[in-house]
Amino acid sequence: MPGAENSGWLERATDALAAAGYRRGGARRALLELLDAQPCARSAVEFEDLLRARPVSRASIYRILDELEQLGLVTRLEVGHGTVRFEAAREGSGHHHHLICDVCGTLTPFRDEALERTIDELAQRVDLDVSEHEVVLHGSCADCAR
Amino acid sequence: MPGAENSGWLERATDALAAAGYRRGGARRALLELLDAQPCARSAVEFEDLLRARPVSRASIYRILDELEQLGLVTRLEVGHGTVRFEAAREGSGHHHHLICDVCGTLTPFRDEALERTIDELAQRVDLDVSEHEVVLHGSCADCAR
DNA sequence: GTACCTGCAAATCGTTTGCAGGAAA
DNA sequence: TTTCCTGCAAACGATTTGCAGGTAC
Repeated sequence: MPGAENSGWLERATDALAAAGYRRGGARRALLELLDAQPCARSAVEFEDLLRARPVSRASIYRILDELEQLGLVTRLEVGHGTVRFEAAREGSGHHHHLICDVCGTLTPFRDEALERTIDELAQRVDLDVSEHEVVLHGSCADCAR
Repeated sequence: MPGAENSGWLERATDALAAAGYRRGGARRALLELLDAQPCARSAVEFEDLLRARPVSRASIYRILDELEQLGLVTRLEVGHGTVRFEAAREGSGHHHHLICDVCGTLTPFRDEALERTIDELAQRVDLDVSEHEVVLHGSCADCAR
């Protein structure tokens, strides 16, 4: 899923943070850029690892991810066993859901228009003011065929 | 969602455990019955609490839930922050998904035929041998209206 | 009697928090 | 200079594991 979906998330996030009164800091900027470059959700530990070039302490990673989540800029995905993953909350064509192989743990993003339509309709019928939704399909991937 | 969906989960689980060679133990039976009686997912701590009448150590609760998950008898739901919840994996009319209020944390089950149909179709198009799926709608409930 | 099932307590591990120095405004 | 941002290390809390005694078969 390359290309167009990178339509300005980094910029939107930067603006939103500025508007919310946050200052610019090296750690935050590094993490924002890394988030923007990811194709799918990653754990805090993975982020720390990917940030070797410009080390950022894990505490900061968690703090920053938390701020971003509060502002609706990142989505929290709890799927693995025990670890939480985060990803940039993109709109339109960047919006996706996940396939997870319960054998090897690989996480793969996918999009489906019919699914989105069904969920949007459902969201209106339901007794909750829906702000977000999440779909995960579990199973075994081609490599781990049963 | 009362009634018919309790169609034999307890029995099915008991049989599957026997077939898998597990012996009967007091802790396991107590937890199985409790699982069968729950309308929705609960955490290990909640189970421990609900089992006051016939105390079961938390370690056993985790171990038993793990066995049951391996056998596909319980479903793991990671939604709260940090805690995992489990529920009996029921079939047919017992199958459901969840609404979660991000303000108060209340978890509510719901069913939707159109959603199931859409997901079943989707599951066939996707590059994964799908065994299970999970949908969560986030938002704020009536009591916590924005 | 043997192998499994449990409880207890200790060990893990992801995540959070307190605090002090450094940087942005 | 004031307030926010970070890193470090300690604290937390959910889950897991080792071990010893009890129990199903």
